[in-house]
Amino acid sequence: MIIITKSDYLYSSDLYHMVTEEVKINTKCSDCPDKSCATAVLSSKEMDSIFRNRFISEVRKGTNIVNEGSPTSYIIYLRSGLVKEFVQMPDTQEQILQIIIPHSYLGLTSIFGDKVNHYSYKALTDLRLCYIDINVFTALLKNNVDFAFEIMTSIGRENLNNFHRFINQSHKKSYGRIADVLIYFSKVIFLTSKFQIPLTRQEIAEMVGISRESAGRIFSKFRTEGIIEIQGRNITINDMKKLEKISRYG
Amino acid sequence: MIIITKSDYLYSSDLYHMVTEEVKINTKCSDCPDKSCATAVLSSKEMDSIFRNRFISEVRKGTNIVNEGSPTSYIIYLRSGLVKEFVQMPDTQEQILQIIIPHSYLGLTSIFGDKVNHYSYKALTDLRLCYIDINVFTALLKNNVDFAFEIMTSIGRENLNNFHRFINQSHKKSYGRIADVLIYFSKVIFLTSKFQIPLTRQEIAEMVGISRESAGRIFSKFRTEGIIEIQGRNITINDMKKLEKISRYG
DNA sequence: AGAAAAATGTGATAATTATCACAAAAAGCG
DNA sequence: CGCTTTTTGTGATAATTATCACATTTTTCT
Repeated sequence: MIIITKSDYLYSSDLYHMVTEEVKINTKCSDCPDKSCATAVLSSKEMDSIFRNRFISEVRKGTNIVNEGSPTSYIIYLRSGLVKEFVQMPDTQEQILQIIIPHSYLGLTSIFGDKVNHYSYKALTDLRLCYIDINVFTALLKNNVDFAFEIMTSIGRENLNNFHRFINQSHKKSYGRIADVLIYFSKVIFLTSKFQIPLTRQEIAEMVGISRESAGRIFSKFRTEGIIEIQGRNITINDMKKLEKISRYG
Repeated sequence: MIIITKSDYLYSSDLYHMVTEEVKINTKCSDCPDKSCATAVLSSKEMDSIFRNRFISEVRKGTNIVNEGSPTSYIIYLRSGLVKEFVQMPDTQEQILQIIIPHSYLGLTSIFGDKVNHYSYKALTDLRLCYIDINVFTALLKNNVDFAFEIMTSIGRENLNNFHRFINQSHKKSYGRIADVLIYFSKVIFLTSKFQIPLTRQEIAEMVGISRESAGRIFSKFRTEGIIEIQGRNITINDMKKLEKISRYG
C-alpha cells in the first residue's frame, strides 16, 4: 500500500506531476464508488490484486499526464475530472481526439501491441486518478476472459465513436463542425444545455481542424442568430434543433 | 463440409453474391498456404474446428461483400485479392477507409460489441474468401487467450494505422493527400514503384476527401513535373523523395 | 492589486478548393 | 464491332477558409 502526500513528486517515463494533497486510500477497490463497470466481472480476489497494486493520485488542472511516444507502464483510470486526448502535429499544432469523462481508462489502445502511448493526455480540470501497473492489468485480462471481453468491447466502442466523428467531420464545413462540438459537449460530456466549456477557442478549433479565428467567428455568428448564449466559456444552447440542422446540412 | 459450385447463389444478411466457379475445398485449414499468422497459436484441434465450420467462396471484381448496418454472422478471411473498406455518407458520397490486402480478416471491429457491421466492403479484384461463423470464431477467442491477444493486437494496430492516416490527412492540403495515396499504394499495398491502381479518380478523391476534379488536376500536375508517369490506371513513381517531401510540407 | 501573459474579436486580403459545364477518352456489353 | 455508359481532363467561376494585423479583454501569477 502506497501513501502519497502533499508535495511528493512522482517521476516515471509517463508519470510526472505533483500530487497536491493527501489522498484517502483506505477504501478498497471493491468498495470504491468510482470503480469501472468492467470490474463487475472480477472476483473479489482479482479486485484485491488491483487494490494491492494501484496507487491513487490527485492532479491539478493543466497537468500533462501522458506524452505520446513514452512507454506505457501504467493503465490510468480516471475517477473524476475531464481529460483531453490529443496528438501533437509536426508544426506546433495539436489535434484533439476526444474529451475523456470519469470512469474511463486512459491508454488502453496501447495495451495490445507495442506498449507505447500513442496519444497524449492533459488535465482539463483537477483530476483524481488511479495508476494500475500494466503487468497486473494484463494478467487480469489473460486470466479472466469475461474481463478481457468487457475491456475490448469498450476499446472497440471508443474507437468506433472517434473514427466516426472524424469521418463525419471530414465531410462537413466549418459551421457544421462547430455545431458538432457544441452538441458533443451538451449531449456526451455534460448532459445539459448549459455548461462551461473546458477548452479555449484555440482548442475548440483544434478539435475540428479549423483556424482559431474561424472558430471564433462562427461562435459569434451563432450568438447573433440566437442559437447560443456566450459569456466567456459559459455556454447556453438555446436552439438545439437548429444546431442539429446545421450539423447535418451546414 | 459445404461444397459450393458454379451458379449457386448464397443469400444471407451479409452474404449475397454469385460464386463463379467450383472451389477446391479439400485442403485442411492447417495446410492452407494462405492461413493467417494469428492461427499459429491454435492447436490442431482448434484448427480443425475452423475447417469444419468455414466455407470458401470466390467472388468477382465489383461485388459488394458486406453492407454497413447489416448484422455480422461471419468473420470473413481474405485469402487473395484486394478489398476496399468504406462508409456510405448521407449524400451519395462515400469515404474509403482503407484497402485490405490478403491474409486479413474483414469485420473484426464488430466482433466485440454490437455484432453489427460498421463498414462496407467491396471487391476491387477477383477474390478468394473464407467465411467463418462468428460463433465459432468467438468460441476460439474465449478458449484460447493467446489467439485472442493475437487478434486484438491486429485490430489495435489496424485501428491505429487508420486513425493516424486520418489525423494526418486532416492537417494536409490536397497535394499532400494525393502524395500520401500514391505512397500508400506503393509502400503498403503493392511494395513496388510501378503498379496498377485499383481505383477510379473518383475513388481516389473519396479516399482523401477532395473532389474528383481536384484529384485529377493534381495527378496531371505530378505528371508534368515528372514525379509520376500515368497511363490510365498504370502508375510509375519516378521520384519518391519528392512525393515524400510533398506529403510532409505540401 | 497590478503587471505580464494568454486569449479573444474583427476587418481586410490571399490562398485553396469546390462546383459547373462540356468535350474527349476508355471501358463494358450484347 | 458498334453502341452505351462510365470515366477523365480542363477552363471559368464561386465559395470557403486561412492568414495577417492589431485592438481589447481575460486570466495568471506574484
